[in-house]
Order: sequence, then structure tokens, then C-alpha cells
Amino acid sequence: MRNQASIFEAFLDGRGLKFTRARQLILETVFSLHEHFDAEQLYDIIHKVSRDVSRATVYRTLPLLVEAGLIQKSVRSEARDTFEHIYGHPRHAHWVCKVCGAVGETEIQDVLKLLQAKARAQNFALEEVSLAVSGVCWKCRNANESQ
Amino acid sequence: MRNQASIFEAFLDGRGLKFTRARQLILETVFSLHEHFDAEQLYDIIHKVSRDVSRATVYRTLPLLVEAGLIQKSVRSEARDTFEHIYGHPRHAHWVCKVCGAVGETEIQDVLKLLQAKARAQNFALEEVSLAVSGVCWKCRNANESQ
DNA sequence: AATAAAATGAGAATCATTCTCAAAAGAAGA
DNA sequence: TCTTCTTTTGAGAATGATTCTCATTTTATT
Repeated sequence: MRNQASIFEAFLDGRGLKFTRARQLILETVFSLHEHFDAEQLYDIIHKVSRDVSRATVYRTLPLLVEAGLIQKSVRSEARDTFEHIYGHPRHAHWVCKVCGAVGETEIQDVLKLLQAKARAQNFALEEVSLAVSGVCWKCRNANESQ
Repeated sequence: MRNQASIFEAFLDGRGLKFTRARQLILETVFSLHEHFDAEQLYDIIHKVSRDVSRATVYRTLPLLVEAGLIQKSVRSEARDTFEHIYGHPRHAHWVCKVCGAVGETEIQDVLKLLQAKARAQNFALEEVSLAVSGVCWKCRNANESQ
């Protein structure tokens, strides 16, 4: 946490922005989560803990965290942008079950290497990769077969 | 075109839905495009050609075309869902330049194979893959360097 | 033509996200 | 600590893509 906070602070500093209490709370809460989350969920959680940060501030801070490289946009779920923190996480992609909506992860180091090579070949400076896979999870496949 | 139309018709039939004039026009227009498009652009084009199909019908038909396997969701651009047709297109991913917004493509047959293998290993029946890459295109890199 | 099921258009309704702006907080110096 | 200047914040309004409603029209079938 120390680390993430100082990264964020340095990022803000470099832009002449301030590491305010609201931004601290948002950062803390984001890193206390171990699942994908959307702005609304984050806002709700912050409120439950009776800490006061407005919805607007949550929405305003999320893009800053993305730019600081601390979180990334994840799968878009039910018309909402979702996020997840990156810090210390190995790169992974998401799969979403079309039947039950379950979300899971899979490592993609190798995929990233491949893409990196492709990008280089096209003289494109690759910075971010967003990869989502959908299909049917084994639970739903089994449920279906046994009908 | 014949082909796509019959695929769509068969799909609709299987669901007790009708291959109406509006759906035909939308299908034709979609396949006359060679770029990504969003619902609004599609609606505009259909109107220019003075064919009457309401915005609602466009929005209603797009998901049907996706389910029929004729088009797919592409990159989300400026808060809009965009689509592109799949029929006859080799699988590819998109890259988006963060600076100028340019969109390009790159083949990903190999990436898909890798993912397919991963999915199998997790007992997940992979159906769709959405892959978006962002970074800086060579034009913008050069423009930047020479400043 | 008659009937029933499905589709359509127009605009209202939704709902995530962004914007506005007056008031509050933070930083830096005297 | 008091000032001053800049950035942030909260509350709610505004925006804008997408979805929904429902009365009317099409389509397919008899």
C-alpha cells in the first residue's frame, strides 16, 4: 500500500495535482478489493465504511488511477465500465460465461509476447492490451448436457 | 451477399422471426461497409440512401446479427459500441493510437490458437474473443520525435 | 380477404458518465 | 498563523447511447 500510494502521489505531483484525502481513500479502497469493480460498487463500499467521497470524485479519480498505471479497465459488464488493480498482478485476460455470467481469469504472458512482436513489426508502440474471451464455462456445459 | 442473407434468414427462421425488408436493408448496408461502424453511423447511412428504417430497428437488429454470427462487437469508441462484419474476414485484432485515434488491424490467428489451448485446459468452451491494443502509431511517434 | 404473430416507428424512459459552479481544502510564502 | 492562489469537491443538472412502450403496420398462413 505504501508503494501504491507513493506511486500515485508521484504521478499527481508530476501533474501539479494534489494527493488529497478523497484520493487516498479511493486508492485504499481500490486496493482492498480483489475482484473487478465498477464506479458504483466502489462508491457504495466507500460509503458503507462511512467515509464521504462523492460519486463525482470517484468517477474523476478512476481515470487518474488508470493513467498512473495502478488500475486498468477490465471487461465491460452490463453497460458499465469495470476496473481492477494491476499492481503486482501478473498480466491476465478475462473469460466470461455467456450462460451464467461467471468471470474468470487466465494468464497471458505468452499472448502478450506475441502481440508485442506483431506491434514491433508494424512499428506500433504497444502500451495496453485488453483481452476478453467469452464462451461457456464447464459448470454450464455440464448442466446443459445432463438435461 | 446471397450467402449472408441466407445465413441470416436461416437464423431468423430458427427462432420464428421474420426476414423483413428493414432487416434486409440493415444487413445489406452493414456488408457494404468496410470499416467499423456504430449504430448511429449505420442509421445515418441508411437514411442518406433515403431508405426508411428507424433508429430503434437498427438497435434491435444489431444484436440479432451478432447472434447470427455475421457481425461482432469491435472496439468501444467514444462511449459507443462499434461493430464490424465477420463474414469472410480472417480473424484480427484492433489497435488504436492514443494520440491521433487512428484504428488499424493485425492478424491474430496464432493468438487465437494459443487462447483456444488455454481455454481447453480450463475446460472452457471458447466462443468469442475480443482483443484491443492501444499505444502510439508510427506517425505520431515520428511527429513527436521531430519536435 | 381474414387472422394471428411478429415487427416497426416515434418518442419517452433509463442509466452510466460527465459537467457545472459555488464553496472548501491544500500549498507556499510572509 | 493569515493571505493568496490553485486545485478539489459535492450536489445535482445535463448529456448521450441504448432500451423500452405501445399503438399501428407487416408478414406469413389459411
